[in-house]
Amino acid sequence: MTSEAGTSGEAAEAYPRIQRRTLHDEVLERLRDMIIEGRFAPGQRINEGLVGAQLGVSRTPLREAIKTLASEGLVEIQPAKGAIVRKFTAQDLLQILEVLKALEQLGGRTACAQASDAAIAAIKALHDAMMELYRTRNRLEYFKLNQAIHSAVVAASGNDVLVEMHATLQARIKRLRFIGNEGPEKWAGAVAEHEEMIEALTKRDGEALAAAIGKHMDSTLVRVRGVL
Amino acid sequence: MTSEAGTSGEAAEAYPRIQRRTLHDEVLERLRDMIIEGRFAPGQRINEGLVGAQLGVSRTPLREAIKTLASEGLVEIQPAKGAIVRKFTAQDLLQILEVLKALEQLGGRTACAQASDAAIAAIKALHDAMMELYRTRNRLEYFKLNQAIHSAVVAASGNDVLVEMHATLQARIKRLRFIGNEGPEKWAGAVAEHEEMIEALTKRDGEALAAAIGKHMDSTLVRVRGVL
DNA sequence: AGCAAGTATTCTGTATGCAGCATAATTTGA
DNA sequence: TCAAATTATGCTGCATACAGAATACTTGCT
Repeated sequence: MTSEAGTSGEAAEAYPRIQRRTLHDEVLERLRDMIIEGRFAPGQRINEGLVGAQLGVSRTPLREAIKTLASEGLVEIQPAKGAIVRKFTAQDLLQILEVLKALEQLGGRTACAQASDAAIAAIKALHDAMMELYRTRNRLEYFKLNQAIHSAVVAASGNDVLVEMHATLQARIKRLRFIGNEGPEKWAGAVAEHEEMIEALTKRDGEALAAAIGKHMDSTLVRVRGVL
Repeated sequence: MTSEAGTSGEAAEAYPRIQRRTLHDEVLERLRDMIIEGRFAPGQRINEGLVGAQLGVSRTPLREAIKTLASEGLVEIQPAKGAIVRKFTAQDLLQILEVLKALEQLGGRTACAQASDAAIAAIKALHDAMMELYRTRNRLEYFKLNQAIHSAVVAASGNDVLVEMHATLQARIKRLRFIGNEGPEKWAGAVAEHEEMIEALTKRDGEALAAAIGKHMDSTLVRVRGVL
């Protein structure tokens, strides 16, 4: 119908921004961030009354948000006992990274084939900025940009479903990954793998990118495994 | 009362599975089935009061279930307007099948490498039963078993996260797939592809299975595309 | 003192009530 | 007759209230 297909995935910006955010949405985002940031310890129970008062909302939207978090796999609901922040075992981590690897490889291959030059250049820019943060040892910002790059590669595929699945899984282990890159040699290793990924992407070599992503995810598993 | 302090840390596995189901869960399942079966037409609005009365539950658990369905991608929530059953465009379908392909390929590869002989034999049994249903042209039962086989292959990988993601995506297009196999030649094609998959699986040839799954999913796209 | 049983409290699960927004219907003006 | 504005209705979003279950605590008994 409309020919808005300049860069794939830009359709959302064309729409008049929906400003009506429901409380449920607001709470959901806040809670998710709090869990990822570790303000709720894994295994900890979420007291509806308490958290609701803390956020200044009633229990209703809070409960709805918790149900959504459960469906995302960040919390676990035990009937008549409440919700607890999900604890991840080493096996969970392995399984998540396995799927994440497959998703990112698909994203990478598709991005090499279909992404615009501008999109790839933007990712390269992110990478360069990240390398600068690595030189200055700004670990938190580095990590954020790192995540952003992974997401950007997947987003460059133009596959919204893929983006959604990837985001869901990434959220589950975001915290672990952050902790996992502690130690200079681990960090250096991760950086080297990223270099390889970006090189493959700029060459639009899908197979090479998939291979690099695979290596990176396998290494991530090794790096992160210790924190469990 | 219980002596759970024996093995510290492993307590989670020792718990007997609590089967108590909340109303929210019950409603969620019913609603999901209703949408997949097409009892709610795509684009149709879900009237909380009406559906609640229909199911015999109050609006509260119903609302929570709807939020979960939204997070699964089966419905869309428009603030202050309610929830509508999601409509899938041809592009959505393409994207979903793309991801589904990657997931099933991963599942297939892993299953070839790790599944027990018994698990593979069980899948083969499912396949044989399905072939019998094909001969007798029992389309509905054939379809159910077809879905079950796909799920079983993924499940045989032993990766729970993969199973979960796969189930979520499969639910979104289950209905389309059912309609898509109409017409004898399409059906025959799908059957042939399944034969190929099972053969690769019994040989534990991961690459062959992945290739067969890829072909099957690509064909599925072609078969289903017409119904949109 | 230690254990068990009963009680009390706290929290979840569900229902109901109220306010605001969106849409539909109706009326009035040109 | 048609269009625009205003009213009216119905539904969603949120909060509060109530019932049942689970846990913590207290008290009595061995």
